[in-house]
Amino acid sequence: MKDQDAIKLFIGQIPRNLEEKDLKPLFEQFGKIHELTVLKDRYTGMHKGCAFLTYCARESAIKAQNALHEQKTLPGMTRPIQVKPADSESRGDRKLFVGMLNKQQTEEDVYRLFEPYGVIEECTVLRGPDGNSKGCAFVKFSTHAEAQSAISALHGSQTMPGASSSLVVKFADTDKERTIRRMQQMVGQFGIFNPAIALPFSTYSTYAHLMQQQAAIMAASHGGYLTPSMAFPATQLHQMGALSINGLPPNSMTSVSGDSPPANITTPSIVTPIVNGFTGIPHHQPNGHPAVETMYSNGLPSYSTQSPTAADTLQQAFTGVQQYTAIYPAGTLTPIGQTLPQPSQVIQQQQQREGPEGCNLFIYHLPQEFGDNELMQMFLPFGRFVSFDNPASAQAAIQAMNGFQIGMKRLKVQLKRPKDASRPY
DNA sequence: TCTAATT
Repeated sequence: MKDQDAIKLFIGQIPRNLEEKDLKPLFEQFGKIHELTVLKDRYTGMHKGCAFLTYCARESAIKAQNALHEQKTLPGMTRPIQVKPADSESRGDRKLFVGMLNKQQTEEDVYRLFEPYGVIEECTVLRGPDGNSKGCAFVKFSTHAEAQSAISALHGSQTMPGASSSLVVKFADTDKERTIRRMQQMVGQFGIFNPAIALPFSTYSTYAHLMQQQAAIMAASHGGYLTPSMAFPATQLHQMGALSINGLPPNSMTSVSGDSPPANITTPSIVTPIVNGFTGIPHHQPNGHPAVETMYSNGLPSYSTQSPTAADTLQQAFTGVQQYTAIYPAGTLTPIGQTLPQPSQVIQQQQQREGPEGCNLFIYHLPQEFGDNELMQMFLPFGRFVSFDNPASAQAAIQAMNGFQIGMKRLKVQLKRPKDASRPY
């Protein structure tokens, strides 16, 4: 049916409205397709904007890559289509991250720098939306050994004019590391979070949980800062993890989203323990109990290996929050209804649109797709919608939500100006 | 200073 040495291709930059049947004609011109699969989110079924493609003939894959990779931009996309061997086809780590470049250095400059150490398959300077270099690049060699030799020769070897320290050459982050990086960014936005979000909930209720926890934290801390001493000990994390996984199979993801979280998960925690568990950094409790990382890997013998681990689910949850905030259009969030307040509360909120002075917020830079429901989801934990019944709640909401990043934007949350205040324009 | 996505 297919060649023994067939190449599985990764297809990127596909508009999210195109399914297999829509993509088939584009790829069929290079040969008979063995398999074409659009990647979907495990839980939400959401199109991930990429696909895997295997031709029956190895030659077809090569032809398709040569003809299409970066050669054509599909409607609605801002970057050209990607057609290249999937990660699963590649042998080992051979992609380098290059940091501390001069912002004037181009792909060609970087290529020349690395050329002596092997065959370069890919060389990209990272650029911001404005096209300016971020002072770093990715360089992919054909083998791990070549990449390693470039590290040995170039890392720290020189300081580029204008760079603040010597050249950095190292293997690029793995996917796991990238996920952790993103998680840490989110932690920066939330300040704090609770491992209970590792529950295999839908992304919507995960989001709501994050918000509820934030509210609990605000209440618990009276607006002050939490210290690391408030984090859970690893043993307690272990209990929580076990409870989460055993109590809530992945396919029940929306069944509990309308409930209040169990009391013990509203206790604040910081992210560090779970991140360590994630990366497999060993921790051992003096009492000999298994530490955090164990619960993800082998602490739960009854948990099927085909089901996601807590670590996977956590990763999923973060991805989901980002996807949710980035692209979900208003009106498509069916499960969100389960976490919305009861109708009577909504009416109450509608009746009391504005609170006393000092209790009303004005929110700038809200994404287009954020309707009242989404807005309410975000601010409900802090009080009655955007108007609060006390200034402390309003301040708490500002503290927590000002600067919160949604997609490309950051919210600006301020006290609404009193009606009679003088306007600058 | 770690891309945009990798079953």
